[in-house]
Amino acid sequence: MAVMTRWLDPDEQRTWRAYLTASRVLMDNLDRELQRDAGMPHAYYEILVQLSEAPGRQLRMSQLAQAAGSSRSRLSHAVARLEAAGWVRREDCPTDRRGQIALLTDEGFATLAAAAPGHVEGVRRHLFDALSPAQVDQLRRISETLAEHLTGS
Amino acid sequence: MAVMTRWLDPDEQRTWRAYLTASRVLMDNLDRELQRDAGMPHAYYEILVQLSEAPGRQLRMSQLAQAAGSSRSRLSHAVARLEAAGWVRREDCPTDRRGQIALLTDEGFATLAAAAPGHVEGVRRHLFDALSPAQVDQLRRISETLAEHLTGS
DNA sequence: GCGATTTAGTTGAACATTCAACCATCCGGA
DNA sequence: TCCGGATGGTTGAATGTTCAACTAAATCGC
Repeated sequence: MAVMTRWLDPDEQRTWRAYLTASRVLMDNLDRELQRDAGMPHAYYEILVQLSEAPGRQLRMSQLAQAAGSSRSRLSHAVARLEAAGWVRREDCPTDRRGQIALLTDEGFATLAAAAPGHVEGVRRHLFDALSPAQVDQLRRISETLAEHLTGS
Repeated sequence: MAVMTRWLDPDEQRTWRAYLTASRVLMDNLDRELQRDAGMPHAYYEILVQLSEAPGRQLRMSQLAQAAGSSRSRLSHAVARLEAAGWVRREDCPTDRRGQIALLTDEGFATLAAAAPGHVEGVRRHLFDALSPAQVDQLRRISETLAEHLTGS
């Protein structure tokens, strides 16, 4: 017997469309600003942030991929570029000869420190300034629920 | 005088991180499923959807770009591919000789009709199934507020 | 009418991402 | 100890996206 599609009801439709538009434009704006001000896309910024917060400003490639929400392949390519830019360096892992350690250089840290204020300002301006405190709270709960739902399954 | 950065407070930090994770994983999942089941990325699916809902299943390139939330350049490249796949056709605009009209072919419509149930099922499974009705309502309001804020400025 | 500006759309190059294939090393068990 | 699978990571090719430059046609101002 054919399984019937559970189509979206009008409310869900509206929600999904609005969500698509909002998230697309939000990320487009942040990406464009970051590219203009710091010379890197948001995904690369995320990599530098994760490294900067790790102990010793270094992480195994796999852990970094996990932390930055990137595939291993994508991270390999990205780190190759970041290394060429002088912002990241790679070292062999002493305990696992397959492993590579990515580590944030001083230059990379300085670049990140220079880019952060503008980026945070952008996040505030584009996102938080538009929402009430209650809405920020709702968005947090929704996002946490969703993140759990999506990564837990 | 130097302008102080308005850093994010801990609640905002948490919200922003959770949002980034949730929206990234959500879109990654939908994109992967659509690529696997329909042979196209989500952005291309959006283009076909917009065309399918337009009167006569056709739109001027600019209007289509606007509707699908795409840059004009991106749309040009995308439509070139969709045309090669036989899903879209281009025609000259009769009232403006600079203009081009993109129109959904029957084959394109059939492909979309075949892909839609699976995709909607994915949206439901990944997004709506995890949220309470109240949360769906909150997400709608937040997204609409945000979309207005971002496109209005 | 006519030059200046704006609008519509395309193009190619540089860059980013995905996918599958691949090599090397590690680990578990007979 | 050695075999088979799992893990860590990279690579190249195909595909998408961005950016700036470009052509052509419409529109504005006079």
